[in-house]
Amino acid sequence: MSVKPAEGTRSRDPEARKRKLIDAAIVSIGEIGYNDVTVDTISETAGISRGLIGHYFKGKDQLLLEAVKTVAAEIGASTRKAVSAAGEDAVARLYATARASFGKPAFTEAHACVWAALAGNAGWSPELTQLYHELWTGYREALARLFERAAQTRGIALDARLAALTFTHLIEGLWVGWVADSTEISRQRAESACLTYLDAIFKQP
Amino acid sequence: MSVKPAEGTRSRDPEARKRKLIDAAIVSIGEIGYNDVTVDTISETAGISRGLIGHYFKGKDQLLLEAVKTVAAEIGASTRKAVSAAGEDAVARLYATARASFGKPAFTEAHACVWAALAGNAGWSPELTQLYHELWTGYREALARLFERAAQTRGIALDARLAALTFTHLIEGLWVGWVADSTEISRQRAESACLTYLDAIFKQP
Amino acid sequence: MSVKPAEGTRSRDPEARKRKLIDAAIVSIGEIGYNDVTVDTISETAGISRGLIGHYFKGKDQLLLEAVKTVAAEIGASTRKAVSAAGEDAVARLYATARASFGKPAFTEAHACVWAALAGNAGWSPELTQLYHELWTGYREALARLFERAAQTRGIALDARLAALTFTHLIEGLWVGWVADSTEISRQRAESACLTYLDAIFKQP
Amino acid sequence: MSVKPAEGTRSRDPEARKRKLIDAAIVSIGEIGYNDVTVDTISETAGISRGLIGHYFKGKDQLLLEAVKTVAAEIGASTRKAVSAAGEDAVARLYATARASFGKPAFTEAHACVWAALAGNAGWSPELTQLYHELWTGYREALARLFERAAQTRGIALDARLAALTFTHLIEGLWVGWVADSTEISRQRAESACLTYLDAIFKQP
DNA sequence: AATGAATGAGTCTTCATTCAT
DNA sequence: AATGAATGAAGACTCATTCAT
Repeated sequence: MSVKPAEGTRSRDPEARKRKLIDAAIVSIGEIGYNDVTVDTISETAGISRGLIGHYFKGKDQLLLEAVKTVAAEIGASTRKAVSAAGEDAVARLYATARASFGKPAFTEAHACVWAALAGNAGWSPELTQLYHELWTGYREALARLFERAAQTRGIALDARLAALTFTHLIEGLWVGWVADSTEISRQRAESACLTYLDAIFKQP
Repeated sequence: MSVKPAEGTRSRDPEARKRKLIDAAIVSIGEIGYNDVTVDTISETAGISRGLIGHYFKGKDQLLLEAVKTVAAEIGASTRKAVSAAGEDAVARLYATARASFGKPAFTEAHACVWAALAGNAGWSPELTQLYHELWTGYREALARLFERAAQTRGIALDARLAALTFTHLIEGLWVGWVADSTEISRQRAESACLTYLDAIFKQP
Repeated sequence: MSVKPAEGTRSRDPEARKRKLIDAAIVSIGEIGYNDVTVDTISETAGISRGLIGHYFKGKDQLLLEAVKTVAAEIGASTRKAVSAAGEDAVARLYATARASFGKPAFTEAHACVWAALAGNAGWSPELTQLYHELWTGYREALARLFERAAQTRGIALDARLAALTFTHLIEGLWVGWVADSTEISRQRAESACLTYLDAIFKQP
Repeated sequence: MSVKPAEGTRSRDPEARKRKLIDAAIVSIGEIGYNDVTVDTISETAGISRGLIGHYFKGKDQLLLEAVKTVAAEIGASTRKAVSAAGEDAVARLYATARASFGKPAFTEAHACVWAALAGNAGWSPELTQLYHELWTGYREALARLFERAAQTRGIALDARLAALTFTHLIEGLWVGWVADSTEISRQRAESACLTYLDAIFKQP
């Protein structure tokens, strides 16, 4: 009772506490699904009492939204990092994006699950719709610029915006498919699918 | 009270009544989402009393499953029809598939919504997982054969199974994206995205 | 299990069921107070399951409102009846009103409790405020007309509307006082207080 | 941080802090009602942290009780003051009582609200019942003595205790009515009602 | 066969109180 | 002494299912 490091610590760090709840929400979404998550599940997973959720968030819905936002931010950050590491060549950057979209360890199963949950529920929730829209829109525009540059570099005729749309939803379809049925799609296969799409465009003789 | 010939609802045909409930379920899923559908919503939409659902189905879950199966069957049927009409050429068939996947009137918004609901929930429901698996697996194999034949015809080197996987999940990603945020993706754009994917593979100079 | 008359009857009469819930609400308000009543209390008192309250009423609040309305209607009815029986003389009718306001069996303790609950909560609930206003307004106007006629009959100068206001709130004050502290105020004393008020006005030598 | 002379809130005077909490409770009762007051409401209104309520009072209930007592004491004090100023004549003192019962500035709306809250809840709370009883009893006895003397002075036959009971509950009924529906009863009308009651008794020709 | 009344389990939220700092 | 984070009990509501008619 004296040397106990955590447990009962009544962490004085509100941000750490919030983060713990968000992490628990992410894990819970991955394990039992966005729609079956309960505040009890989350609080038990977090090792935090039920009532504290109301302390830090407006309610269960807001917590879940924060969880999704957090996941999206992490996906974005890890992808950007990988893209930066690929250098300046636009095609190289696109390949790096494809690899990062399914690459360990930055991109976890939990990430895919939460995204699938977002995609699968956005159609019926204004908040999720907006979030989904904002997230993809920014990403898509960045990709469109990459495709544009890549096409110019390689001297290929290309509708860059359409290519970006195709690319993003191919990624999304693979994420969703992976979450829905992991026997058919693996991290490896998904990456291959994405890469062959780029191959089809850029590896023309 | 006894000679009433046809009150419309008082259908004596159990199958017609089941179908009415299934249709109501499909509509309800499209309108308020798979997870927010209630038996009351469905029975009101169908104009059938709440309690009757228990007579025809084991419960709400089974009704929803039937609804998803029905939608999948309709999608499959309309797609097959379009493909048959495209003649024998494998490439033509693939293009027909792409067009049918987003083509009116066979492919309705309700269809996309239900599929998005299936994809977005399959990860956390054994029944949906299995259904999802069966549906895609058969479809994917047929597409793989088409890609195989198409590659041979055109003299292209191609991992047919990977192409089929890519193709199906591009379609799925576009469906899901369309349902999640219809401001960005339209029927037209989705179709274009799909077609340009095929273009990238087959329209090489 | 076969001759049981009620209990498990699953009464097919919705109105009777609603009334049973309203009665239970009235009793519960009397016993544990308007603000401490729970849906469990009411449903247990009524011998009806918790969930049925949502079936018949929009929620707990509406049920309580209905209970208050019912009590008000009963008070009004029994008072009107007593007044009618007093004949045509306005003064006699006023005395009858005073007596009816505290007279058994029409006017029960539960009635007083519910009214006290209404009066004590109306200030902070729009719904109760409006109900309270409507109830007293009609009653006060009728009394004002009586005071008017009585003053004319007896040749007394009187602000009839002020007298009606005084009279109604004297009654209310006595009800509230009786509910709040029954050791000091009895049905008998309350009636006497009301009657001496009328005496002071009309029994002038 | 140490020499800060008077930050306003950082009052080192426990009594001042208790008083601040009590005042906040009074205000809160007036604004949102006795039963809807929360410790958060009070502490925010007082500008004092939530947890401190437990330091100064046994709990929320005791704080509310103190608030009611404080209000009662203030009402008593201001009334006694007004009565004293009315001289020795018993009738004059009664009229002064009536006026003081609705007179600015001593008698505020918050006072009426708290009293209405007391009256409307006393029936279901032993603590409030007792407080209510003690408060009215002493007051009623003083009034009874006044009525007694007034009757003797004016040579009127009068049940002084009954008159006092009538008087007190007329006042209470007007308070409660004012709080419950201020559109019908104003300070002015309430006072008039009280005064005409005294008129009816004492202004006999 | 068909209805909708009835049930009760499950969930979110509110809130008074406690307690580590 | 003072704070506000943390807890958990309690209550209202929703809803799938059951069942008497």
